[in-house]
Amino acid sequence: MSGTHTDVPSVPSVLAHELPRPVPADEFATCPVSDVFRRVGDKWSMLLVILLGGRPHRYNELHRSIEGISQRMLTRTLRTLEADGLVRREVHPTVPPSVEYSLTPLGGTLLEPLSTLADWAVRHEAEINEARSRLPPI
Amino acid sequence: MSGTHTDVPSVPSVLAHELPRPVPADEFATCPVSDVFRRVGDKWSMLLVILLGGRPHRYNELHRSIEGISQRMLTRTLRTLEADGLVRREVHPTVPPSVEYSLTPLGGTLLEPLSTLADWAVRHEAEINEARSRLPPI
DNA sequence: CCGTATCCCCAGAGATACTG
DNA sequence: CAGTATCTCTGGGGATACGG
Repeated sequence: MSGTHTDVPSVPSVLAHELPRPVPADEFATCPVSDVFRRVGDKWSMLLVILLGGRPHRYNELHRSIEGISQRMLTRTLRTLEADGLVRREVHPTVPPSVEYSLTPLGGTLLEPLSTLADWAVRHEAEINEARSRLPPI
Repeated sequence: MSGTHTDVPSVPSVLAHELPRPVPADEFATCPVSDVFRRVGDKWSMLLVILLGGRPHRYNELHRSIEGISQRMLTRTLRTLEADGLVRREVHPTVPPSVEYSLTPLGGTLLEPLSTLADWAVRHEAEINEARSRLPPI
């Protein structure tokens, strides 16, 4: 394996496990886990992955599908996903030009862990909202 | 069910599914899924959940365990997690005072989807780095 | 149709100092 | 020990206009 990373063991082991040393901020910054976590948290990336998981889309199709995204952020996010090998960009030299975006096989494998997390969110939405209503706002 | 949310269907259905209408930005903002996704992406929350998933910790213990976190962000993050019902804060009125933080049962259920995602990150780290090295930097 | 190029704003996050 | 209180800065992200 290459770099060190913050240990996120599978559930049984996480309960029996203790991190031995302080988690260094620098390692965490380049840790593949926190790297992916940050991407999951950014505003548009996972929404695009989900949309493209349904079927390939053209640029303006994505722009219309996601209300509120700017062209700047749509392009930037797609390029980042492409650079990470999650999204494929195909230019068809027609007139007018058409560009199709789709998930790569790697991108496709992300759908499953993503829906696991999304399932959790939906299943526990009520509990979270209840907790929020109990404690006074921060 | 309460609010609408961006559909993140389980894997088989995501491939057969198409979002019918533009995803409204406002709905997405209050969507439980994107809500959790944002928390996953924030800098310290999930690291704290993972640490507390191992065992309960006291405040300064967490502060020492996570190199680079400021007192301000440690407190703020813990309070947010507490407000969401993921973390429990117990004050023991000793001298000097001691405060223990632990995962709630709800917080514990988050460990599994979290490690699913972390597993994905570790497993595909090499592919991502390879993709990044192929494409010229953005 | 598919983007770049600029400018601008503000919330997330760090540094530092102080307190019950 | 376990926090507040300020100040500050950075970069994520929006608006707008223009270009191949």
